[in-house]
Amino acid sequence: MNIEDAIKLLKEKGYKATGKRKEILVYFEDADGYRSAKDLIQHLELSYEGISFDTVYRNLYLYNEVGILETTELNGERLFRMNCSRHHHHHFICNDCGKTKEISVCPMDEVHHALANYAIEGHKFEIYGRCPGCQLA
Amino acid sequence: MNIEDAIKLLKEKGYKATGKRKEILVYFEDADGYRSAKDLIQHLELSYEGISFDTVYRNLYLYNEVGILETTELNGERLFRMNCSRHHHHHFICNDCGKTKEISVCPMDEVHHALANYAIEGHKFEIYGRCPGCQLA
DNA sequence: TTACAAAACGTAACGATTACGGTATTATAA
DNA sequence: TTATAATACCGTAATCGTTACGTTTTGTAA
Repeated sequence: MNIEDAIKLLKEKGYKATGKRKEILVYFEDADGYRSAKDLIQHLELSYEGISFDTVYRNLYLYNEVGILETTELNGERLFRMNCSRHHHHHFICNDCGKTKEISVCPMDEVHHALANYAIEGHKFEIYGRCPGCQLA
Repeated sequence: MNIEDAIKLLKEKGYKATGKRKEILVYFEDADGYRSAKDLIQHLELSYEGISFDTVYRNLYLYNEVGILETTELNGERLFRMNCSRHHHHHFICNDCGKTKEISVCPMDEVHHALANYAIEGHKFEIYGRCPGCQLA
């Protein structure tokens, strides 16, 4: 998902593309990994002093709803990143910088037969550690 | 992990086996799945009216430290269950009742070569849905 | 049984998130 | 371009789960 597509998607669904909303897209495009609501607020404060929690959380939730962002939960915090869902995949997540790397392996194929009478509604597979860049520091 | 082993483990490590601590073990033995701190507090209130958050959270944390309980995070809440770590495994978790089923599949073998220069510190693989019992209701 | 370290109490503080009523901004079409 | 209605935003308070604190109580081993 790039910024242009995201804005197009917003307008298609009848949402307005405001300055703040565009800035949020720029932030996540540059981030290239998971970021928290707090991270985003700190960034937006630079351009929009006194920005409201309501605005930030509402837009994060909206972006997740329409598929612009994807989300995970880590250490009691919800994290967000640009959605890159052309195909199903999972992520390595760097514990230091939040950057992610796509993993194409998905174990669900092997799992289905082990859960014959179970209704599967979702799954989560994530790998945590340090990316090459953060190991140098 | 059963109650006897847990109490033995506690004493080995120099911790006291108090009435509340034993009751917590009984609760998780019966639960047979993930439970939240709030669930546990509600249960303990029956026998110990006015029990402190501090007591509950401290003991959950302690039990996790010494390996009596294992833990995961779901919908902004930390969940706990009896540790059954004879061998490495993952879980199906029922969205209704919290009960778990062991899954022996672990995708990490296939992942290592895809993350050659990454320092892997942990991973999470969970499947969510409804167990056979909860599909009937 | 006594001493003392550990555990628990009661409660306040915390961080992340959600909620609200009022105001401002935006997209669209006349 | 302006009017209008829908949407977005503000400022702030409330909520939820969790953590922290000083004091009191309890379990255990000498």
